[in-house]
Amino acid sequence: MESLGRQSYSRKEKSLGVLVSNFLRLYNRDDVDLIGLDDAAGVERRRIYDVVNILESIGLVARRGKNQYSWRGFGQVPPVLSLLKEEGMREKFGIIPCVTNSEMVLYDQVREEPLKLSPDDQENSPSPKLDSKKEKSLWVLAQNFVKLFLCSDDDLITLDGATKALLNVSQDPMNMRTKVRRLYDIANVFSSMNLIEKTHIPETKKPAYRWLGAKAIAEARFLTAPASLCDRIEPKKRAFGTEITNFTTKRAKTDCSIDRKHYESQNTCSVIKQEQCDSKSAVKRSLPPADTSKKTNAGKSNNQSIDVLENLSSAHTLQYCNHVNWSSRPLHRDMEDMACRVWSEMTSPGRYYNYPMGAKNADVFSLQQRKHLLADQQSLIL
DNA sequence: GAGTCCCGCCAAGAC
DNA sequence: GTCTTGGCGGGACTC
Repeated sequence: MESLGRQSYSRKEKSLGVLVSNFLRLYNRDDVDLIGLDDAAGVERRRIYDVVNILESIGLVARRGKNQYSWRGFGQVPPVLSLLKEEGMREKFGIIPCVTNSEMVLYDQVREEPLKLSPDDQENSPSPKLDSKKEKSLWVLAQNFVKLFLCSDDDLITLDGATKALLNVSQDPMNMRTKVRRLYDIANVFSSMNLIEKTHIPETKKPAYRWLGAKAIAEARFLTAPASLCDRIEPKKRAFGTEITNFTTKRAKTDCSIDRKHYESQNTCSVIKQEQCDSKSAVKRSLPPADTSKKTNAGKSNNQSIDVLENLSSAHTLQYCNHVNWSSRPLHRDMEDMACRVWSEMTSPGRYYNYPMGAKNADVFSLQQRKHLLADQQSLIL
């Protein structure tokens, strides 16, 4: 029996990636609320802890108590990514946004303890040993890994690079090795969710990962009865608009070209280029006033916005510049940024520091300009 | 041989 | 004391 088992055994069958796929197949449904780890543990239980920790880091599940997690769904991922990006930018560039109570509530919903302890908090912490453990946790490491993608202009990130970025250079090689192992775990989970994809650095052929983000979320939500799921798990968004009665995901997907044309006719503030257009001609993005009454409507279609963004992003490439610098990035990255910002603004009006990509200092933007840009972004999503 | 990552030990915390 | 959780690193497996 043992030799037979050994013959048919394959490591890949027990990989974290396969486990996550099974996990999502089992729970990515609109009728799932509670997840019992005992039920989920079709494989070795230790691995379940790895999976839920990583999924929890992006808000897909939330711990309710011993052996119990709640399924939050892919609808909760964009706002969590928004918060992670915000925190990552703050750490990277020293931008200090004002975090509202509602956002802290969101943090608390995602995790019962805060994302990361500030130095002051650490000083006052009752248990330095516990803090040290938290800092090393897969959950924190996964969040920091995501931040690297969200806050980097590089399209590809190697695990080596990520390890160095997430660790002090002074740390010993053994520690590095351990951390790389964990990053492999995290990368495998995110890969199996299509949140990232594995590829290679063209020049060096070294393995690297590319962030897919909104695309994976849109697909995951679209494939799993998004309307009812979103209604249940995103009550906050409802507060900013009335009931959606004339907007479906299907319509959003098929009508995106119409939406785009409508947008282009209504707004001169951003221009979307079609692929067949001359890709070398950059389009300058300016900031005229837009119809701010659309802000309320943006709240209505928030649930569908990701799908719309995905369609737009897969169909178009955007080149633009702002008054700070010129840049060129895949459109889906811009769309993702916009979705995150709009979501933030809708949940906490006025608090988000909207500024063009590439601007490293929020001060270059006046409040009025930010309002215009926000209206611009919301119009584009609509 | 380097890269990848499964496996399970065992410490810490929860109950 | 038992159970749950999860950091950690050995070493098997893959390329």
